[in-house]
Amino acid sequence: MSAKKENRIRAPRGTSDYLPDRAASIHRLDRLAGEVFSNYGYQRIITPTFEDTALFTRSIGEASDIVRKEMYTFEDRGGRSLTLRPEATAPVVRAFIEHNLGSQSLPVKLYYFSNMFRYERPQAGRFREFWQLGVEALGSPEPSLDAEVITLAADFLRALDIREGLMKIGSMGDENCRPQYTLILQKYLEEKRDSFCPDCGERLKFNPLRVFDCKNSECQKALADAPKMIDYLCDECRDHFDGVGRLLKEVGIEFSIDPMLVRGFDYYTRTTFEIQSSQLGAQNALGGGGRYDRLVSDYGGKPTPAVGFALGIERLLAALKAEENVDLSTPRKIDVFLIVIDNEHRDQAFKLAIELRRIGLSAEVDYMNRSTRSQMKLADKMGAEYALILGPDEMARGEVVMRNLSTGEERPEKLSSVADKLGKIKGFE
RNA sequence: GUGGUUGUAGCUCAGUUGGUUAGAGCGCUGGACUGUGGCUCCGGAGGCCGGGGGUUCGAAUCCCCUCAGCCACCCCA
Repeated sequence: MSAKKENRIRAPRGTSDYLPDRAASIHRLDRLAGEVFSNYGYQRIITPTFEDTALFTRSIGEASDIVRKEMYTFEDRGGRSLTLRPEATAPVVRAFIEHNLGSQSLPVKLYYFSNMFRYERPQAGRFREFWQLGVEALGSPEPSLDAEVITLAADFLRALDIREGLMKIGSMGDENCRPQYTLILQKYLEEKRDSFCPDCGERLKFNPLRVFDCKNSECQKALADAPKMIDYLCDECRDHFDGVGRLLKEVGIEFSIDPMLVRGFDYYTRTTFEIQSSQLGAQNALGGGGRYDRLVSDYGGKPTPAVGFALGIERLLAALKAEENVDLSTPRKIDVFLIVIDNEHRDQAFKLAIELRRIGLSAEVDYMNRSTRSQMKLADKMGAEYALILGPDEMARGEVVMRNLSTGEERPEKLSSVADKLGKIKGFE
């Protein structure tokens, strides 16, 4: 019967089955997000699971690891190169342009809750298929929009009762100040090259900002005196950055300015932020995001400044579990369990169960020909509030026994009206 | 892609220096209680010891390969 283990097909590496408990937790996160986000005026958007490969190669950056080696890219039967989405900002921007959403009143505020795919070596908090919850607000360059998005992220964590999240904020500058700064940084790094690890030697050639991300303690030491983007912002970027910080203070968001904060995607401009948790392990970012004022126009849309973020669902769940503040699990509870004593009443039990379900009650029956005793045990295990016992004597009189399983009280009820009666007790009609 | 570490029942894990029919707890299931749950007690099912190859009279145990989990690098949510 059971297939030999060697032939058994398993879930692909880095993916997992989310069994009922975990699936329910994810569903609850999804619903809670819907509530919090809609208070902030964000509407849900669902984009395709796969996109034209070029969409990602252009936005994320040709040099990034995601594009170079982590994309699930395939050719379909029509010869198109497609890629399972590794992130959602590019698809949302694509949809924004494709459907001309910029013609609506701005900003357009969208959120998503969807699965992403990256071909990476699995690790704590890192999987090949994973879920992200995120928002994109398109159409305004105002610092208040940055502050809103950051506050939304913080408020959502607060709603979850995640307390260990540290909000870090930085700025990448814009096309006026970043290129100059990059040269200055590069020069500094070249001069101190000997103080850095070989990896950083590579980084400083094509992506010098990445050096700030290095975990090598020698590198970190050498970086202490390095020039920081924050100190080289042009006046406009400086004002913008200060504005974001000021607004966050106004609404009581705790944050720290991190001059070393670097984010992975090429498209970021000005504000970047990341929420880190001490509960997580090496992959410690619960989420992150930033402003991307150039992305829409880079794709051929009307110049549209925008800002967004994404949270990692599996990481939120891991943090919740580690903090033990909130229990997302929902123990199974049903309203009624129908107990059949004589097999000839099975059909009536089936009909009654359907009737109860149709008026809004959760009802269960035994499908395994269990003894009365075992059915009672099952009813108890399922957390049933009532048991309806279809005994032959009562059935002969057109009655069933209704037993309250928490008090043990029981009394006969008319078979024809017991569903209505239970419906009323439970507040249905 | 690189490195470390671990694979024994659905789950968590024991398994002595290689030695007969591979164990426990939980879970599942049946019964003690012939029509009534939670507690307790007794029974049962469920494993080619991740897979393949090798050493040996004999391998869950030793060796090699491979796959997978976990952790870290890299990178990122």
